Amino acid sequence: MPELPEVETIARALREGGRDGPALVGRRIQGVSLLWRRTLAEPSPAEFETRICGQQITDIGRRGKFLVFTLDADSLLIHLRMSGDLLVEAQDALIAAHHRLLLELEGDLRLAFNDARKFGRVWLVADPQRILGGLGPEPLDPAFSAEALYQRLKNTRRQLKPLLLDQTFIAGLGNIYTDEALHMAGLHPRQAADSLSPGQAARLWESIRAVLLDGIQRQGASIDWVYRGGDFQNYFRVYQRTGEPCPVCGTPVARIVIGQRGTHFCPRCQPDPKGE
DNA sequence: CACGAGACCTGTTCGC
DNA sequence: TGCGAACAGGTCTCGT
Repeated sequence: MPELPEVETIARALREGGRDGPALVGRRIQGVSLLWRRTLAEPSPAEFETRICGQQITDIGRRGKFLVFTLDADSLLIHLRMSGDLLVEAQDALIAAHHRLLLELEGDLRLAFNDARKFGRVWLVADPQRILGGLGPEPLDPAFSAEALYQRLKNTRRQLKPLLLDQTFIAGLGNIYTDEALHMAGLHPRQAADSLSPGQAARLWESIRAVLLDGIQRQGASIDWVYRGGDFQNYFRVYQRTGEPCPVCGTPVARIVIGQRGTHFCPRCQPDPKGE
């Protein structure tokens, strides 16, 4: 479900309050309820409970698509994968379908991890870098320049679409924002990374940032029954718009499959450099 | 090294 | 109406 803009929106809401609840920073974790074993990646359920109880939430942030809860002694990392969501509830609220992990907090609050497809994962670790260390650069980090992207693109011949989805290449992009960024940049999803000119790389860099900032500003995209959030889905250029006119040239949006992921693009604005 | 397929899961939508 | 297939915002592992 969530990509960088959705995770950022959730992190901000939990850190600063607003949306569906008050700020969680400063609150102590009082209790734990693990409803689906595999949701907890590490440590063991027993150690998780004894170790997290009593720790205070010092900060809440994001790295790539991971939510990062900084606690007194440890870091709680949460990856929502396809269908995960976080909800702040009263401690006596009914336990909704698909709740997988509950954290009881000071102030009669409960942080619920809801995840229909059970792909989401939670880690409690002393050193978050052990889990996050392999991630690529943050696309919105000022240190990530167009030149830096160009240099990374030159290192590989991989197709742009799967490359941008690779979290070790760049962190935070998923299927929606990758398709949107490639369309904005006028690049075919199968184009080889090392074939981009410096100008094309700069345009891709700008497009990635523009699409992500737009998504954050609209508080993410809400599709189907998952994630009740922003309204970026109303502004998709190509994603899930197969057959509808390209907003730039009117050509029907095409859908192909690359790396088992549905891929949407405009055949005219994003011509295949190799023909066909 | 780069790519495709299969797993992991549940729910919704679409075609017949 | 019913039923199976296809599809879904992610990532890991294995085989070629």
